[in-house]
Amino acid sequence: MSLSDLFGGDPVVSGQQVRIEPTQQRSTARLSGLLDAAAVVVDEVGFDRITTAMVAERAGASIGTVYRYYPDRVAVLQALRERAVLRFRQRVVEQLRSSGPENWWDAVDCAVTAFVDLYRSEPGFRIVHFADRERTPISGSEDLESGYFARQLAGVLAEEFGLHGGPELIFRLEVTVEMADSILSRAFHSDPNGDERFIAECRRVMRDYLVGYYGPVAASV
Amino acid sequence: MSLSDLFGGDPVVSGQQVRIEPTQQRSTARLSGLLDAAAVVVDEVGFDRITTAMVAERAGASIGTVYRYYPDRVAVLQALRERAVLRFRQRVVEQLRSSGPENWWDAVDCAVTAFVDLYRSEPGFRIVHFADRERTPISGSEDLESGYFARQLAGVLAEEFGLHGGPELIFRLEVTVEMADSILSRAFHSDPNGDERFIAECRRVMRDYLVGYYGPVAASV
DNA sequence: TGCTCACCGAGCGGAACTCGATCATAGAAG
DNA sequence: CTTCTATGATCGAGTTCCGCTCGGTGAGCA
Repeated sequence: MSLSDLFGGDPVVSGQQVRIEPTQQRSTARLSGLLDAAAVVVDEVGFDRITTAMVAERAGASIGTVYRYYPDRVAVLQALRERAVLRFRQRVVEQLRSSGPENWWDAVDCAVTAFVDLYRSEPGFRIVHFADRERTPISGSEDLESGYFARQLAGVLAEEFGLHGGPELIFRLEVTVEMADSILSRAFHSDPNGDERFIAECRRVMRDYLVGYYGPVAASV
Repeated sequence: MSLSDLFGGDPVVSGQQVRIEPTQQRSTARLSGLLDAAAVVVDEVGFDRITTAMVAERAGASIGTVYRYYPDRVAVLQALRERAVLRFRQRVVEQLRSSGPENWWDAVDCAVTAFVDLYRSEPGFRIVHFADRERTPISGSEDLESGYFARQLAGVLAEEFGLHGGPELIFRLEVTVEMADSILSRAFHSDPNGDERFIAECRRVMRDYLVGYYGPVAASV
């Protein structure tokens, strides 16, 4: 099981999201263009105020085009979120590859770095929190929930760094993900560049929490 | 500075929220009735699907009455959230009074208990997370942010249990609040009664985090 | 030269929100 | 204790705006 298998993956999610899978080239550009526009608009006016007309206009498309690809307004937001989550996972893989972690903490740290980087650079990235809390009965695919990422990460930590896997590890990673998500969000709440104090504290909290269960970082290589 | 001064307080928040402060008796009943209705409807259909017409009908009021008090749809949700936060603070005070904490951890634990209890019993309480993440430019009052509660709690812990106060304590409590909020929300994500495993882990995380800075619980009495 | 995919945007239905008419209440006046 | 009345409170039809549809038009592929 390689890293790319774990995190990269294909956009499995699109199954329920997009009405019509684009066949021609220009349409795929439209599709991403719509999401780009949505990302910018979300940053400007927020979740509640965003309208499909705004997205269409910003993307240089007509309102009908939006609905050709997405069944409704929230589907656009969900697709944007899916793309953000996907990019996050891809970024984690890049980060792992480029930094070459020597122990499990380095690997976890890569995820934090990826998250912070994307929060800073990717428009609309804060959407990753949207609909987290919302009750989503038919949420289509399940690889958007924090549990999915926790499971994937558990696989890496167990196989690559010898952490004892199983449901315990998954559970603790899910707790870790929730903590990190909230503290990092807080870091960006008022500071668009991310309050370093919260970011640093987030790393510390995660590390201490996991060390409590899996021992010092050095010993687990 | 008494506990009730710290947490009880008056609904300072209403200043920007309500269009017209009710003067007659029946109107205050209407106001809370509207929020009661909104709470139930939120639990039933979620944030996105809730309509002002639903709230009005459930409250036995006309649509015009809703807009007499609230400028728009989201204002109703915000007001509901304000009330939930207020009730949480009041519940914390009750909890502190009835349980008589002997050390700082007992006091913190009271807050967790209050939160969990309300999540279980109070309709629409999960709204406390709504608009947390949302950019709220003119969010009216600031005693809804986690920082406010952290400051209040810091006051109690410093004065009552001798913890060293100041910005450090406030910062750590804010981190603690964010962590607890996210983990507890996760506990109620799929289990309406709250997954005890996450709740217990939340307590452990908070305790370990604070103990790391302020020493063992017993020693700090 | 068709044939299908992609796109457009006027139009429809419904939800958010307004506003003048109507009812209820508090408190003054007798 | 009863009017009386000013004003708060309520109502709900109507207006505006937004989510979404659908038939018609243009662009790419064979």
